Amino acid sequence: MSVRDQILQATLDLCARRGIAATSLQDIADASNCSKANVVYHFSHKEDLIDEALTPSLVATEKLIEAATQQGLATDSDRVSFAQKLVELLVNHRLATHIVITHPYFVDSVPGLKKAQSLMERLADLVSQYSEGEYDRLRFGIVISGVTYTLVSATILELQSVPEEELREMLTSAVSSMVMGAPATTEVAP
Amino acid sequence: MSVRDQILQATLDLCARRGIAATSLQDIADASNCSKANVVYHFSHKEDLIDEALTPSLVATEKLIEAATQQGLATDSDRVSFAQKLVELLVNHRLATHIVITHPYFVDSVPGLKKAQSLMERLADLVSQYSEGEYDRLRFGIVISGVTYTLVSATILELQSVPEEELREMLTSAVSSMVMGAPATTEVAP
DNA sequence: CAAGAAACTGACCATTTGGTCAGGAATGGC
DNA sequence: GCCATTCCTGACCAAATGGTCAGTTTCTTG
Repeated sequence: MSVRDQILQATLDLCARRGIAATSLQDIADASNCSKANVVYHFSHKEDLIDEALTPSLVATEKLIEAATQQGLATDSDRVSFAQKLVELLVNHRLATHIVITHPYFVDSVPGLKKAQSLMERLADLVSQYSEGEYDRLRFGIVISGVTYTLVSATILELQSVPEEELREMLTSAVSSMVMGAPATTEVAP
Repeated sequence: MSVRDQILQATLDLCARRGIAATSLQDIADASNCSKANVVYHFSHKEDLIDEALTPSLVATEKLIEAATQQGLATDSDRVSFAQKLVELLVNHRLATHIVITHPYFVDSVPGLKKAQSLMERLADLVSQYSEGEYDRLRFGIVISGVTYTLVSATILELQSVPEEELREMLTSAVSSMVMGAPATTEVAP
């Protein structure tokens, strides 16, 4: 792995764990076995560095939206397929997604963060368009952020009690049942 | 409201929005209409300030755990009651909970953060004890962090499309169906 | 091999950070 | 009135931050 890629990886890892503000260029440099000046050489500003680190996740999210838009979410099999792709996205880009969701404070200085937020909105729109209004949109928001957090905390806290493949299956099942097959107007007796 | 309380409130608000590291004593002082030195006068260290700001939420969480431990979660009505109390806790202490969940990096310097994390674990234990192992524990984690994030982002982004009371009901319903009435959970251990 | 380009570094800089300190206003009990 | 305690402040400090720069090493290619 090139030094450049090491820097990008360290950025994702550290920023997801501690947040953007708590991660200094020096921290990133140390984790990449190079000097701070070299980090600045490759990415002239901290914001540029973070922006580039987030890019792959944004591209993948755009792809998912495009696919889901074309295919629709009308049938059960469409929905299951969507849930699988969504979990895959979250698994593959868990660190980036975590940054986007829980550390949005730098939205004004990091363009990628702004774009990521609008993509998440489009995703939510897509789902709620095929479901029953505000309640399902709410459920979607809960599940997306919840799944992401769960994935990342499992990674960060190294809770490997469940093997990755099984985790993926459990998440797919959870997302399917929570988001898609939601009993839309479940009444709860007080 | 006393200056002291204003400082505590500003701390919760700013730290939930931006994270602990991105919130400076100067920011807190500005939001509290006093000098930075005065913030340090009331709470001699930044960690002490955050610790004290988190305390009410920890007390409430302990109460919930105690009540749920005594009452159990065997019957449907127990569970609905638990879900309601849980949502109430998250609604009332949304900022503190959000800090605990998404900005855990300062766990070593802020004792309250450490305690909060162990409380969350006890909550998850409690729920999974009455349900079927890892899968339900996973669902619980997803829902807790997801609900918290949703609540806070609604507050922070000022998405007041849904009135607070209705939001509370929707959340209670969502938590009930997602955590308790999970499809995978067919049997209930007493 | 030579020469230019790319990768990399330590020394340095302005700004901001958490925190100290000496002292100035309020406040309340006598 | 007085005085002690509490509340509050501006000026200041060492450390860390993002970033610059001049110069060195390493790679590439004719």
